[in-house]
Amino acid sequence: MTSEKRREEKNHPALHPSQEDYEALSDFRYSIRCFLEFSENAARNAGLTPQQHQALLAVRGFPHGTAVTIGDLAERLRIRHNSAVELTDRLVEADLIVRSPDALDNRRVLLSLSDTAIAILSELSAVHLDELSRLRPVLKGILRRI
Amino acid sequence: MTSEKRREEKNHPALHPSQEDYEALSDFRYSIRCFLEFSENAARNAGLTPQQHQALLAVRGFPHGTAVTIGDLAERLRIRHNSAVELTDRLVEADLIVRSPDALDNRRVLLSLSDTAIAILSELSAVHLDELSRLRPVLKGILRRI
DNA sequence: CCGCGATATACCGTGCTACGATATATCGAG
DNA sequence: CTCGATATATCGTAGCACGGTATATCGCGG
Repeated sequence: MTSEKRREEKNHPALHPSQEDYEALSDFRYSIRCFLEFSENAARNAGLTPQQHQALLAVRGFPHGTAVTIGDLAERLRIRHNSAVELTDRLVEADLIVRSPDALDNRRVLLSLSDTAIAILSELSAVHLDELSRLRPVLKGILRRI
Repeated sequence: MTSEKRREEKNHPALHPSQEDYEALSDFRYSIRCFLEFSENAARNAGLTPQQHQALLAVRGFPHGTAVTIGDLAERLRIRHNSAVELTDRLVEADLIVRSPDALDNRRVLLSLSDTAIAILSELSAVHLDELSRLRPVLKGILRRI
């Protein structure tokens, strides 16, 4: 029985976590860190900074046909608008992303991937899918303990 | 059928990811970011920097009775040894962690939580367990798509 | 029991990047 | 057409991890 279940059954919403709780939380973060570390290495091997990779994925991962603005990118990456602007600057500089003004709203700028970005992201995402199918059972096991 | 399964069945280890793959990968990272953002806010509300919180959890999350060294902390947080030293410096400065030399190996320094750290981490971890029981179904849904 | 490579921690200068504060442009309501 | 809201942009700052390097200690082989 997980201690989360114990708390639930005993109606103790937030008593002192048990040693197993701490270990589960710690293991959860450890798994995430390992995944992120893998991802950063993969990105750098592909010639991208980790942030650039995440931005490309965020743009590519929008529902098909949806226009992506700087604000959308910021929300998706959970960073401030100005940080997204700077990230976009670097992406344009690296010929990975194209800025195009939105004809319908001149305040906005629409982002789209360059051909090289599409190619790089394809390779990179394939590797990530492989890694995640390896990580998935681990993560599920940890989630059961929380 | 997930496209991972398709690849598996068709014996295509790493063809071009589909739109659903990109969306799943993007959603996965988004979930992680939201969790980390929640965690950072919770830590700051408790008067800790996010790194301090993670360090405390890493120490507390070691199997019970295990002595934790700077090197252990570094491995668990996936940072370099020297970064772990600096983090420990800040933790000692904030009276959250106690350094004690290892009598059996004078090269090593053993880390243990201060009483205030134990109290803060308890509160913080309870909140995290709550948040994770909310996040768990979301994460499981995303993992199914990968 | 001595020298040497390995291990563990510590120190210091650097750089990346997200941030806050602020500015500018554009939109839409009334 | 004015004003508040929204979207993007600019600039200076700071945190934190890092690489490089130094120092101390351990344990093994001779």
